[in-house]
Amino acid sequence: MTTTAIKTMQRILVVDDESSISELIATSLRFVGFDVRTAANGAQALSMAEEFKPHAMVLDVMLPDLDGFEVCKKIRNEGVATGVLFLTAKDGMEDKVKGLTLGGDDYMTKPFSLEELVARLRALLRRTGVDQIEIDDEKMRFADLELDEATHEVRRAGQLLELSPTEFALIRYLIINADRVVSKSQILDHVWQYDFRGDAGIVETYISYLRKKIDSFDPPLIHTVRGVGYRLRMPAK
Amino acid sequence: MTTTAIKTMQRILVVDDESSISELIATSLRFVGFDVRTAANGAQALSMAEEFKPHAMVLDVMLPDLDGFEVCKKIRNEGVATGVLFLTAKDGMEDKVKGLTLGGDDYMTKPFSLEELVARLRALLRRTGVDQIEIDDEKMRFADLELDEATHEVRRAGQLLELSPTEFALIRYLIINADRVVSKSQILDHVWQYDFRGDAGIVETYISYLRKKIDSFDPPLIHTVRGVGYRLRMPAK
DNA sequence: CTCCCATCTGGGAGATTCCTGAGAATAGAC
DNA sequence: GTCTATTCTCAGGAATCTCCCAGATGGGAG
Repeated sequence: MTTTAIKTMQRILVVDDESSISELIATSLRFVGFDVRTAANGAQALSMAEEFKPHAMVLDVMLPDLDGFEVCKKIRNEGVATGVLFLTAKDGMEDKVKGLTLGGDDYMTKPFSLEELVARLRALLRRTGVDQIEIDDEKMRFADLELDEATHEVRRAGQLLELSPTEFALIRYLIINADRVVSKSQILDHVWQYDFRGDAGIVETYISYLRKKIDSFDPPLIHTVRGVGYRLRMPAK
Repeated sequence: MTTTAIKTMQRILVVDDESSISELIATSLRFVGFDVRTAANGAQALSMAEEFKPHAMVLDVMLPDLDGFEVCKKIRNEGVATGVLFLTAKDGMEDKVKGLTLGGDDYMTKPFSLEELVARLRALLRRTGVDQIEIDDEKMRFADLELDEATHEVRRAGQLLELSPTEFALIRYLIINADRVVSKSQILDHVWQYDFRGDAGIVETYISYLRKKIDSFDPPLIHTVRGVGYRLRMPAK
């Protein structure tokens, strides 16, 4: 509802006809500091883009009127320089998107995890050079644990570790929240795909996997806070 | 019943169709200094929100007319910027609430303890930036006793203590009411889940646990006021 | 001082939470 | 298609926590 955005804030336009999805995305992005607008179809997206001039868009390829590619093309033709993160259902469409996202653009298949979306969007803004503020050039660190967003590599004490995608997303989330306790449901909400219907017990399993891979080293970093959640912390405290 | 709120007071709208629950919550919140209104269904909530413009809402997801999400969406569409703490029964509904913690909103499953509710609500107000007065972010202190809400750490004289969830909630309640005498029933009402049917003697047991852990240090801080309750206080008095 | 009663605390049963291995289901690579 | 990596469910067992009980302790009234 704020029409006057702080000028360092980056503007994101979210376009999806399912309002539950666009609201979910919008809320998440607002929370991590973006200035967000939403549109429910191609026509709305076009008029909105003209006045809003977004730095990036999250764009469903399936829209009731135009398709996402059309929207993207028209907006760029009108001179709005914007990166695009396409959203696509998990059907044949994928290949088509692949071909069309040659530039700095990117795409994700639904359903996705919200953490992943934020990470991709940040990477996209960085690539398209619209990103003015970012400091952390794709690397995170906690103690002797290193995580590289660009290469998806994780090292502990310099040693390269092989992590599966979910394991990577989980340790990333823990590092982002280093030192704070995060509950299993928080983890589930952020790391897993938004339509995951299973039990929070899955988190325990993945914590166990992570411990086997990254915490077989000297000082364990992943700590259980019984009845509350998990916490990444240095022991020598 | 106060229609003229002090303007620094934060306004909370509590929505639940069980009046026993909403009254319980309302009373507690008023006691800790919020300006509270209640509503018993979605329609009431909507009209109330419009004129009351709450800073935050405590919202049951199961309402007789609309569901909590609908209510939330409509209220936000009307331009009321408000954080939401959802209440949900301990059944399947939990999944539907997913994704909310990203947006700054939060949820709790019934039954909960009132202390927990207040703590969550404060954290929520802090996150959503509506909080104007709050003290130093997530730390409480009394004498050489420190309690960190974010890391769930408790220290006495700098030394880390291992507390169980209930012990943590109890010492938090004592610190909040530092220097004041609180009765065993007050403690029971605030720290234990509201459906606890047991005896107040359990409080004695937990006070004993706490003493063993945090009061084995020099000046004991937890004092018994015989016939009345307990009190956290400095001895040099 | 003695008795009464509130409080303290150790013990222990039962419940809860967490960890982990095993294996089914699924996705992805070739 | 097969093969492999990954995701997810489930269940047993271990660790921890909650709660109750009952005997010990100690304060205050008389």
